[in-house]
Amino acid sequence: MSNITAIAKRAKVSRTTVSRVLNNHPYVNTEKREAVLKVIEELNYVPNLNAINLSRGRTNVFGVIVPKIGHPFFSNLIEGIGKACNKHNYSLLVHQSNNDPKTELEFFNKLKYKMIDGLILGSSVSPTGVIDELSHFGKIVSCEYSDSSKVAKVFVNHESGIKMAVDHLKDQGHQEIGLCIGNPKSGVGITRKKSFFNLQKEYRLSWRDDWYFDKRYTIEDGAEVAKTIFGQPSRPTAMVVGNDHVATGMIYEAKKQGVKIPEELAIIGFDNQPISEVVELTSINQPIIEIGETAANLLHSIIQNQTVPFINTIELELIKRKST
Amino acid sequence: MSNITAIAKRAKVSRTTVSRVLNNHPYVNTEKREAVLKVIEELNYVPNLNAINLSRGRTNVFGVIVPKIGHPFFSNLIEGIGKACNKHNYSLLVHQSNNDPKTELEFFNKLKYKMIDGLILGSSVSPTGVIDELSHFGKIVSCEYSDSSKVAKVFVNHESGIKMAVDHLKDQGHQEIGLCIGNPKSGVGITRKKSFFNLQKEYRLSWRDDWYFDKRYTIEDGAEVAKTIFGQPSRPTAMVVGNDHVATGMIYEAKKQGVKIPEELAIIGFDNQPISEVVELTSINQPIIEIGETAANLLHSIIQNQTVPFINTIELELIKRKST
DNA sequence: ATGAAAGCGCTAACAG
DNA sequence: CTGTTAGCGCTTTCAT
Repeated sequence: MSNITAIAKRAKVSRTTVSRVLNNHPYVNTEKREAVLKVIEELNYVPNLNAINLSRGRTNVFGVIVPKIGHPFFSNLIEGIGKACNKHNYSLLVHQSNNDPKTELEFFNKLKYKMIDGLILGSSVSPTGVIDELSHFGKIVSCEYSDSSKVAKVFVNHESGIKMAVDHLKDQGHQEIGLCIGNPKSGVGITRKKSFFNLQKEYRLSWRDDWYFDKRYTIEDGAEVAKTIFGQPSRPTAMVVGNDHVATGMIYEAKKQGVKIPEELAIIGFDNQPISEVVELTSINQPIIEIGETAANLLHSIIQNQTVPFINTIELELIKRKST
Repeated sequence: MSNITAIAKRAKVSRTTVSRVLNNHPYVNTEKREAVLKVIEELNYVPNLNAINLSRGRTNVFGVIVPKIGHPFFSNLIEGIGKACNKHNYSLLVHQSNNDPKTELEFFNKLKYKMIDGLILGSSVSPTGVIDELSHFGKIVSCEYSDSSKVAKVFVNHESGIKMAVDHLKDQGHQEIGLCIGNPKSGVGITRKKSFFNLQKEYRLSWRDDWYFDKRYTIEDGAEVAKTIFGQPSRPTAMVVGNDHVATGMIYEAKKQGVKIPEELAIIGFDNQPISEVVELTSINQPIIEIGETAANLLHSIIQNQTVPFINTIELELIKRKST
């Protein structure tokens, strides 16, 4: 395990010079540079990043925290972040929290303890106070809405997503539109719910309380929702569904029962997952990879002290298929 | 930015003692311990992991390299790895290579340069020689077959997967079975192809060259394959398809053309992706998360110098649905 | 139980 | 262009 000192001795130069060669500094005599390079070769020298990091006071590593890596949203987000990290020569430390605050705090320490230069919140369950305090230790970018004024943000405009969906259905003549979402207490859930009901009032759409469903996440959940709807005396003519899998389940149940889509029930999903293509589901696409890339680029810029927009929204797009 | 020296001074003890308190060593007088803890509190002390890593000569970080994080296989693999890392108090550095050898080498340096204590190869395109040489710098676990004898391995038995599929179809009375795979030159592709044709001979099944397809990856590819098959004068009664998406495309094309599944064509896919549930596709499930967990646990054990099996295979399972 | 001292391996301000 | 010197912050013998 040769180090810079051994190189210096053998090449008969100072450690500084070796360091300069290593870091491609200018102002090094060609002869010395070559002598150093030769010794480096001979001794199979490899640098020690921990020493470099300690000395420089930074690591060129970003961290990202998500509830679950295997979730399509988050894996695509991380893919985007990773792409941007590669571009900027940063490494990426990934942590999954399972939405457990304790596990989150542990990871936050990586920022405090200087193991990462910046942090991206894929999704966090920690209170604003915790995030605010953490921001003293390094730059933070959030990929979801956050009350903290200390973190930069990149997220999709969920309000506009709902509007896009409702407008599309309204344009097709629907007046009786139901809503089905996932976790009603998450940031996204709250926003979607609020936006939906605001629009519903604004457009003076019909409404019945049994047109609303939440905590639905899976294909099976969707099938069950559809069953419930079809069993009701008065059903909506269209449904806005916060998740393509749930929407898919609904389509399948409809087919099973011979209910025609979209004639008897129009369905619009969210996220434009691969599955939506298969079942020809109209869906609101979030360019997730782009969000990740933007987040990492933003973090990088902030760390370089560049002036950049602190809050960034990414626009959604409607992918029209046969379910509407 | 207070450090251990400041703590020591203020608490009127040596830096050693502070270090002992920090690391929960025994043999520290209770009074001194409390004095130190008090000062730590007062000064808002936070440890510096780079210094610790440098001093200890390790980082408690594992690295994993994959071609693309967003790919369902790899995101689930990483989820499993992350789960095990959390358990062992390791962090996880994730790198995506896009199957580019140069990018891979860059990441491999993280092991050489002591930034990570061990490396998991989700998938690698580097030649055996490179991996062998890299193994001098740290422990490596591969999640795919590898010629290198220096790396521990955890992977699914693709041979048994094909056997499972063919046996299932044979049990259902099929004698005319076609094959459709992805990249025929990848490790998985080679193995699947070989296993299939071995079995086909062993079981004396019928065969026609136009029952074979490769380089098919998407739903559209599947639809096209189905079209080709249905246009043939003599078609197989069953197809083994290396990918659920492709199989799904086939099912859709069949439905479109009114070809009955499984009566006129039985189809069996691989990976048991969410989509297979929707289209009721029989599929061979790989417990991917488990592979990831096993890989990380293995790496951890190896680093602890525990004696563990060097090559581990994970068993597949057949998920029977209506397409067979 | 405690502390002095010697690292870990590299960077960077400064002087020349 | 080059070297001296002083860190970066923590761990770990070793002696007491």
